[in-house]
Amino acid sequence: MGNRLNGFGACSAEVKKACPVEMTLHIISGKWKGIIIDILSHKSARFNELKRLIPGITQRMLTLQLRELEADCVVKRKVENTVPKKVEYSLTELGEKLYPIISSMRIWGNEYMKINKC
Amino acid sequence: MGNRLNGFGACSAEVKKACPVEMTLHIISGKWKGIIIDILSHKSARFNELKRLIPGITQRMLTLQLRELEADCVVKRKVENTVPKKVEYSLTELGEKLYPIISSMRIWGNEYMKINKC
DNA sequence: CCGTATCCCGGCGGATACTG
DNA sequence: CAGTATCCGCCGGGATACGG
Repeated sequence: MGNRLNGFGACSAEVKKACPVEMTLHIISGKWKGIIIDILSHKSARFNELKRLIPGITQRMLTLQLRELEADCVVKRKVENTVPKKVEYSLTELGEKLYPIISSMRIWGNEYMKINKC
Repeated sequence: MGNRLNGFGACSAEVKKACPVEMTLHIISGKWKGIIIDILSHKSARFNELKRLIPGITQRMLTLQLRELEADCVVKRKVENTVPKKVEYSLTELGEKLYPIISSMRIWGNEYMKINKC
């Protein structure tokens, strides 16, 4: 999971990403991050719940992507120490503010797919 | 540059990107695409002009990213066959509609950088 | 001026097996 | 249930040199 102490708070984004656009892109462009944020923007969810809702993702990748989103202050993780334990994932306040972006990307993507030819 | 005839028009995005969000993310998340779109949304520009405006990019990468954006119907390329030749890059109509997204990503990125700690 | 052609490397992400 | 641990292949992207 790389170095969590890199001069940019506890977050994974490197210092050299000085451009806010690049920064945002970097944070949301993991392979499964879009759909994870999308799901969590509707409701918080547990690990296996996310796994069920995201067809094709492996446990490993789900963990990795969630850890990165967590390090980037987009997702928060709440552990309930029961047996078996429950882990609840949800968006942070900052993460929720990503929704308009995801939303406009959906709109653009739909239009793109409709046109489909240049 | 890969297969341009992949069942999705002449565009580079694969068929399996059925999700419009993933699609959009895929189209704009090349390393230099954000800044290229950003620049071209203000004014069209020639190849070397872009190269000057984007510190650190190589000719090879500039070409590659422009070609992909072109294949994805975001950028258009106009060749003037003078000697030496001039090539003018600009956004397509579809490409211009990306601007609000880039713009909101900049806003979010700025806020992210301001907070910086979770 | 506007590109290709090569070569090469790191790291993202897949498959699979194991654990508190 | 919610994760780690390994191993490994692919490809995005850098450096450099050459071409119309």
